[in-house]
Amino acid sequence: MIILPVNKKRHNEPIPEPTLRRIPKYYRFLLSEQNKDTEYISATTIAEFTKFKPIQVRKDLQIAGAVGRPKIGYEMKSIIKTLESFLGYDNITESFLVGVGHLGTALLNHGQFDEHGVSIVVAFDNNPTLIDTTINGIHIKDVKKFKNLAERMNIKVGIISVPEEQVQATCDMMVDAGMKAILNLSSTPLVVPDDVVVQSLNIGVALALLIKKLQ
Amino acid sequence: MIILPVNKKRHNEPIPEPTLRRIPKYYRFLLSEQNKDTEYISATTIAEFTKFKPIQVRKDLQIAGAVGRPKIGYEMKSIIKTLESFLGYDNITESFLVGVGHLGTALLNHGQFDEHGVSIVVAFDNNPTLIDTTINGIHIKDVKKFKNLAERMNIKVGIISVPEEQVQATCDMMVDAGMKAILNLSSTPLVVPDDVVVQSLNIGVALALLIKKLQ
DNA sequence: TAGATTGTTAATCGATTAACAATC
DNA sequence: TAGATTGTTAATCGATTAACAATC
Repeated sequence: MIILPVNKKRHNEPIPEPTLRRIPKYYRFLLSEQNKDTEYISATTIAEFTKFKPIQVRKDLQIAGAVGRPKIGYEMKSIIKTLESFLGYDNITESFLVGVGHLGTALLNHGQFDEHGVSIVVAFDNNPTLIDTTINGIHIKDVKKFKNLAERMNIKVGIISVPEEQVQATCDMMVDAGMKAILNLSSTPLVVPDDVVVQSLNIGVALALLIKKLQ
Repeated sequence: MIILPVNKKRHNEPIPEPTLRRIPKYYRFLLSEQNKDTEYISATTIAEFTKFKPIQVRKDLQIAGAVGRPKIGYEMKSIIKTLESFLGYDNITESFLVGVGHLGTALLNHGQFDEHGVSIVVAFDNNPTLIDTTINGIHIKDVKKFKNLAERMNIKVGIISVPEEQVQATCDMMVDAGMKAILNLSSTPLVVPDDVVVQSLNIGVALALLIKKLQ
C-alpha cells in the first residue's frame, strides 16, 4: 500500500470557493513582506493585515497544503512556494486574447499575468490598422486566423475584450475553436456549452457591489 | 403599531454575499429576455439560463423583495424594477477616477456604469498632455485638484487605474480626500482605514481562478 | 519552564436544498 | 379540476469559529 505524502486533502476534496478567493490575498501580502527578511510568519500576522481571522487563515493555509511549526509560524519562503503552486502560478498556461481596444491594449501592456500562471501569447482583432503590429512583444493577428492558430498551438484559454455587441459572437467563435475556459470582461452574459468554463469580470457590477457595501 | 410593507427582510437582515453575487446575473438575463415580450417569467426559466437551481433563484428573488404569483411566475417588468432598485442601479452615485492610461481610458469610454448606478464625473491624471482634455465627455483634471474637487462636489467613491507602483499612494491621497469606497483595479493590496470599503478587481487573479476551475 | 503558535476535533452558524402547503 | 409554480418551514450540508491538545 502506497502512503501519500503531506496533504491528501488537496487532491481529493473540492476546495471551498471562499478559500479560493482568500488565498490570493494571503499570497499578495506574503510577497509584500518577503523582502523584509522575516524568516517566519504567523497566521495571526497574516490575518491582521488581510483582515481575516487567524483561525480562518490557518484553515485556509492547511487546505493549500502549507505546514507550519508551533510557536514559530510558517517559513516565509516555503509558504510562498506552497501557495504559488496551489494557485498554479508556477505553471504557465498560454492564452489568446481577442479585441485590442483600450481594454485589450491595457491587458497586453500589463503583461504581468505570468505571475498568475497565464500568458497571452497572441492577440486578435479585425481592425486592419492593428493587424500584424505588436504590443509589448505580443503579435496582433487577424481574428480569422484564431481557430487555425488555436488548433495548431493547442490553446484552450480565451480572453474576450471586444465591444459588448460582439461578445457572444466572439465567444461562439472561441468555443468553435476549442476553447475550454473563457474570461469575459464584458457585462454580456455568455451562453456556452456545459464543458466550457466561464469567468466573468464585470467592472460595473463590482462598482455596484462596492456602493452596496458602502451603504 | 406600524405594519411594514412587503419585505421586511431587506431592511433588517444582512444579505448573504453569494446572493449578492447571483442577483446581477439574474438581472442581466432578465434584461436580455425583456424585449421578447414574455409578460411573466418563472424561477425555473431563470435558473435554466443562469445555471443555478430553481429553488435558489426563488430564495434569492425573495431576498431581493420580488413577489411572484403561483403557477404564473414573476411579472417581467416588476421583477426587473425590483432587482434594479435592490442593486441600487436606479440611484446613481457619482465617482472620481484616477489614472487615464489604457485601462482608465477604456473605463471612460465604456461609460455604461450608469446602468449599474455609478457615474464617473471627473477623471484625473498627472500627465500634462492629458490634463484639460476630455474623453467621452468626461473632463480630465490635474490630480492635484482631486481633494479640493472631491470636497466641493462631496464625492465619496474613487476608482484607481494607475500603474501598480502608484496605487497605494493614490489610495492614500483618496482617503485623505475623504473617499469612503475605493475600487482597486490593480493587483496591489490596499491598506486603508477601517471605515473605508475596498473592492479589488484583479484580472490576473480572475484568470488564475478560471484556470483552476478548468483543471 | 512558560508562552505562543500550530493542527485537530467538535460546536456553531449560515446557506443551500428538500418537502410541501397555498394558490392561481 | 389538474397541474404548475410560488412561498414557507424544516432538514441538510458545508463553512466558520471555538476549544484544546501537541509542540517548539
